[in-house]
This record gives sequence, C-alpha cells and structure tokens, in this order.
Amino acid sequence: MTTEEKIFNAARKIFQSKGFAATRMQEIADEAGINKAMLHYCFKNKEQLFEAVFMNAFSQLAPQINLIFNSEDSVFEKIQKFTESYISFVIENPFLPQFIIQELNSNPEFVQKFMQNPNRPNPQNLLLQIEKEIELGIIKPINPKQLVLDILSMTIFAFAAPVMVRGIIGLSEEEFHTLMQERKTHSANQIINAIKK
Amino acid sequence: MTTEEKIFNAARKIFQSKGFAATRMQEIADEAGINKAMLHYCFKNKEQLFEAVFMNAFSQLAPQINLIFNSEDSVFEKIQKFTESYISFVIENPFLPQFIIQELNSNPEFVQKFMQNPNRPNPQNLLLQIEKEIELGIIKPINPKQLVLDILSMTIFAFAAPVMVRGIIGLSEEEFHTLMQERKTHSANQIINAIKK
DNA sequence: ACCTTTGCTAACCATTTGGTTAAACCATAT
DNA sequence: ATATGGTTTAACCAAATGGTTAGCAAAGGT
Repeated sequence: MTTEEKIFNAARKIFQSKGFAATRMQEIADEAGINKAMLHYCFKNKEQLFEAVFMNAFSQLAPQINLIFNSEDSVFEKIQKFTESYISFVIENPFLPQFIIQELNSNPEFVQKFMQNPNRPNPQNLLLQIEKEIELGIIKPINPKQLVLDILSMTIFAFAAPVMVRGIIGLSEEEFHTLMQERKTHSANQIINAIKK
Repeated sequence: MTTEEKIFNAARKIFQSKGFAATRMQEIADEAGINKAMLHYCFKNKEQLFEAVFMNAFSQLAPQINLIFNSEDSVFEKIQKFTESYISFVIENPFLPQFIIQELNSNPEFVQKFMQNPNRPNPQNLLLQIEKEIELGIIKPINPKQLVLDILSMTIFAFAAPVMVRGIIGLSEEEFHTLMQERKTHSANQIINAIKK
C-alpha cells in the first residue's frame, strides 16, 4: 500500500465518522502512521483531502442509485432490485449515507460538483417510465416524484439516522442489523403494495 | 428579550445550520450582538450552550412523535394525523431534523439523556396496537417495528437530507416546498394502502 | 452618601490547528 | 563513489479558538 493510499484510507475513516469540521489533520496522520507534513506532501490541504474522500464515497453510491434509474426492468422489478442491492451495499458501508448527507447539508455548493459527474443519479428515465405505467394502468395514479422519494426514504433513512432510529424504536445493534436484513424485501413489498392496482 | 435569550437564539441559529464542531463562539457572540465573554457569563462553556440548544430542539420534536404513539385513534388515523402534523411542524422548522440527526450520529452517548426525559418517544403502545390490529385482520401481517420505521422514514427523510433529495430528483426550493405540502397526505396514503387488507 | 450585586466589556492567555521549512534519507542512474 | 530526484521527518510558525481576568457601569439596598 502506497503512502498516498494509507493517507486516503485513514482520512476516509476519520472523516466519515467525525465529519469535516471535527476531523484533525494530526489524527489522520496518526491513523496513517506517518508524519503530518506528509499529508501536505500528498494532498494540498484539508479541503482537497476531504474532497477526494467525499467524491470517492459518492462515486461508490451513485452507481447503485443509477441501477434503479436506468435499466430495462419494469418499475416493480426496479424497486425490488434497488432495495435489495442498496441495503446490502450500505450494510457493508454503514457510514457512507450519513457521511454524504451530513456534508451535503452543511456544504450545499458541493451539489453542483456531482451534477457535473457523468455517473450522477439521473431520474429522468424512471420518472417517464412511472408516468407510462400509470397510463397503462399498472400503477395507481400518483406523483412520480413522490414515488421516487418514497423509494429513497424507505431504503436510506434508517442508515441516515441509525442512532435516532435505534433510540426511538429501542433496538440493540444486533436487532437493528436483523431489521435491516428484513428491510431489503419489506420496503420493496410495502412500496409495491401501495402503488399496484 | 434578555441577554440570555439573545445568546440562546443566536446559538440555535448557528448550531443548527453548522453543527457543533463548525460553530465558533465568536460567531454566536456577533450574531447575538454581545461580547464573547458574555457567552461564558451566561453559559459555562460551548458544550453546555450546545446542550441547551439541543435539548430544546429535541423537546420540540419529541411531543410530535409521541402524538402518534399515545392516542386513542386507530392505527390508520394515527398515521394520517402524524404525517400531517409532523410535516407541517418541520416545514416551519426545517433545520431541526437534520440538526438532531447529525448531532445524534456524531455523539451517540446523547441518546441516553433522552431516554431519561419523560417526554421521550416511546413506541410501546403503538407496537402493541399494531399487533392487535393485525390479529383483528385490519392490517396485513407485517413486522410492527418495520411499520413504525416506515412511518418515520416516509415523513422525516426528505427533511433529513434535503440537499441530496433536491439534487437527485432535481427540484428548486419552491418545487421542494410544494412536494412537501403534498407529502402530508401522500405519505399517509402510501403507508395505509400498503398495509390495509 | 456608600457599599454590594449584577450585567457587561476590552484585553489577554494557553492551547490547538492547519500548514511550512529545511534538512535527512534512500533508491537509482552515471 | 557520487550526484540526483523523489520521499519522509522534526521542528517550527501564524492564525484561530475556547476560555479567563480585571475592571467598568448601572441598579438597588443600607
């Protein structure tokens, strides 16, 4: 592993658990097992190191989201495949959603950087497909944007606010994990039940 | 308005938009129009000032959540009333959800302080009621905890990750606001459609 | 009138923090 | 062997930051 990789991995670990403002460059250096000056040798400054981590995280998640938006499946199949693969993915990377959401909230100008990314999530196809299936009588008449938001909400929320969810519902770490496994199919079933005629 | 109130309001504004780590005591003092020393005259330190703001925010939200958990309504009615009143409330206080979620995530030990709060959200009643209505054949057989999580997800997510949602779906601030108005009834309808027999 | 308490501020302090510098190290080419 | 160029570090620096101090000013009690 190159020094740059060591730094990047350390930075990812610290940034993702503490956020940008609460992260100290010294802590990243310690975690990477190198001198603080080395950070600035490989990455110009804190902002640039953070941006590298952030863009990497987002480029891991974005393709997952695009899976649902751009395939040949029906809307129902897309919903099933998306919840299944998205939840499986974030169970392995539980810090990703809250990291991205938190930094996006406190740094809204970042949004424009994604919109330039070719991998950016683009719901145009899916929105049109939903309209079409409504006309065909497959789906109940609803606002397609609401449906897309439903899908995102049902899959992402628990990972965006795990501490709150566990606190309110009263779940141990293990019970939470079990609930998330079950959620892969549950959330798809709920959404499909709600919209199918 | 007393000086203490001026400080508290300034602190709320800054903390809620930037989070604990990124907030500077000097910025709070400027916002309040007083000297930095005055902050420490009224509040012991940054942590204690933050905790006052945080607890206040949570005590505004918690009763809303309890509304759904402890009334005499049926589950369907509870869902309708909860989405309606909760979304109306957070439209007026849009920073609250992301503030609470963010600080809870980066400070999980706070959870225990709520659990001592008498107003804490307690879903026991609702969970039992859901089980009962399943037995009565009113609701399809599902895991009651999943249903509670569905309700929270569908109502809160858009306010927890507004920047992400607007970025992905592609909404102006105004379109987002309209979508949230519509969401008061949409989310309840979706959930009820999904579970009613 | 005089003292005490309370509200408030300018100036100051110690520490932390992001970032720099100059020198050391080390592999490779000559 | 020696020079060269990239890699790494200890030591350092300036600015920012949370917090303190000493004292002023006004209100109230005696």
